[in-house]
Amino acid sequence: MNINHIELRHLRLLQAVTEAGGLTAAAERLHLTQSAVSHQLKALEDALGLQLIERATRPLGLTAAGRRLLTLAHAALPQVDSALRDLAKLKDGDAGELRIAVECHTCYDWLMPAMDSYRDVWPGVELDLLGGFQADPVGLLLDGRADLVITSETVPRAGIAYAPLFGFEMLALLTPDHPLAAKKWLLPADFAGHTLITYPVPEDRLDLIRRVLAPAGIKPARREAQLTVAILQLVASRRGLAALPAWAVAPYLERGYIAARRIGKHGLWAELHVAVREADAARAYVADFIETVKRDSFARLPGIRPAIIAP
Amino acid sequence: MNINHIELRHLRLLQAVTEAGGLTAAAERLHLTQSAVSHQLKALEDALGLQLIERATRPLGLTAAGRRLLTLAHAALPQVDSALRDLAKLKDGDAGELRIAVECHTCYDWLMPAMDSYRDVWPGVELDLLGGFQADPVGLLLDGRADLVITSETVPRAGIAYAPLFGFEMLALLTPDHPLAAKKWLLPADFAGHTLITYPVPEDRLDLIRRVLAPAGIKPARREAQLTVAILQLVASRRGLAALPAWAVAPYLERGYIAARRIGKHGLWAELHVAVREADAARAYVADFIETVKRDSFARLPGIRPAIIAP
DNA sequence: TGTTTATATGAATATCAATCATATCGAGCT
DNA sequence: AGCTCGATATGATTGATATTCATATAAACA
Repeated sequence: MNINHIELRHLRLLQAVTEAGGLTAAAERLHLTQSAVSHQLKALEDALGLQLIERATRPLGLTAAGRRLLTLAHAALPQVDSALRDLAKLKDGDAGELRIAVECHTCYDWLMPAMDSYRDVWPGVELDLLGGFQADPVGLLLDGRADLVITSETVPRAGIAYAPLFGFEMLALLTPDHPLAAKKWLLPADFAGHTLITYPVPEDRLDLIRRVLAPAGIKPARREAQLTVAILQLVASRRGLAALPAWAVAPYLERGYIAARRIGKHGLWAELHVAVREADAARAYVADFIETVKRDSFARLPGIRPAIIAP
Repeated sequence: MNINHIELRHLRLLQAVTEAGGLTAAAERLHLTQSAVSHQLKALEDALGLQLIERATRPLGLTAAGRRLLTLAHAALPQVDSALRDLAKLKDGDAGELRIAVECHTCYDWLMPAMDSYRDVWPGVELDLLGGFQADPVGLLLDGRADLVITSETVPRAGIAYAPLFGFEMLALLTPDHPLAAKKWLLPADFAGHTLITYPVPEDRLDLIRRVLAPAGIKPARREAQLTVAILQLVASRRGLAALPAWAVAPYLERGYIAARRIGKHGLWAELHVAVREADAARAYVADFIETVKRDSFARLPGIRPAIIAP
């Protein structure tokens, strides 16, 4: 490869590697194998005749050359994205309506800021957030009461297209002085005899119960709370255990009056997807909403990873 | 091809086509066949779902989409070229980056002029001064946030190389009519009962305290000031004593409203060293920076001597 | 010192870009 | 109209190279 054959792909690669903090993590983000990333990075370094990243240090650092190229990436890639958005607007028009239904309570945390940055770019699109609990949110798409649903399910349905957002870890919450806090991770049996504090949704919508406790035959008592802070409050005052997404609890962990533990050795991971009508999937303002949410989430939320399950 | 697979190649193509005024001419410029240009343009248009050039007209014109993409090309390609030029310089070794962290406040006095003369010789090297107090400046080297540190310590660390700059004398400052001014040199006990005016750094970074007062069990009250002139001001108005490098006070001694005395019979001597990553030590522009600073200092600073302690 | 996790690498494969050969198109001409 | 010429388009093939797979190697952890 020649120095003049630098491509946007290489800039995207370098950006992903530095943002993800490693080749393997970057590979996931780019939907490539680790090998591809390694090869491509090496090809780039060979072409330039310069090292771009310090292999020895951890967390992996950039060389002067790497920093220069990253500066270019930061300058050029947003320009490209902006141009592509303009082209998309030329193609499909720049106005529309997005009525959004959200299945998970904690999603509002990141959805609101994502919507804000989306509004900056697509001022002509009317955003509406549907409130209240929905038994069958994807059904709302089919009978035209919503245009976009954020859900953890991906059951195939005629006329519905799914796009993956990200995977996240559910953490068990307890007080720092709780007997279970001594363990590095919790097992299903650990939940027996404790009250489980949850949002007011049916059991089959709670990953902890559906995927961990129910299979182990454990049915803890439940207590419901509407708001995230209320759940945290109840846990802190020792009324029981809870399980929330890692990103939602991160800000509270620092204070130290609450602690989080993995659920199972490798953690309990869940995923979020976007569902839209197939007819809408190709619309520029819809596709870009999904992109915006994804980009925003990866930049903002700690401890998330690309979704694994194919949509 | 997907819309996200836009590459610089496509921007270069569009630019060539518009500048050359046709596909055939553009092909020549790009050292491609006319067929390749046609294929690539079509692939690009298909990916975007938009026409980019008006085929019918002659001389061939751009569509709105084409103009938007050409705008992007005009913005992005020069940035890329500029980055590539910088990288080429980095490669040849006549360019680089020196992010400099300085441990001692007074060092700025001589560092600035030294940097000025260095810049004349190495215009391709980007000089950056890291601001703020650093708890572990040499650590900045290891995690890649600095490239060169000016420090008084030389604790050996893996991957770090030290080079001596010079030794200098710390002088105690007082008013000419101060009772202690009668002495030729001051002893630790002389500081008892006086306020010590210092830069805002921890005690163990102050040679006077660490090497003279603390061993003698003397803990004077401290008062902090940010700037050298502020310290002198406070001394002159009899708020306490201070200790500064000889070179830093020399210009003020002449005025006569402040006096300086040795600390101990033979004076309190300290040394300054440069720390760099071993990997960087051999680079010409790094080695020459150290040489320049040294030469400049010996030429400019009164009362300094070569460093004695082996690095 | 084993065990896990991250990165590197050679060979095989898959993907995509460039070429060759040829078709199509449009403008100017008689 | 029919013809010609220069430019662009297109299908099939070749060539290049990005990606993967299967490992090896290296670093971190306990």
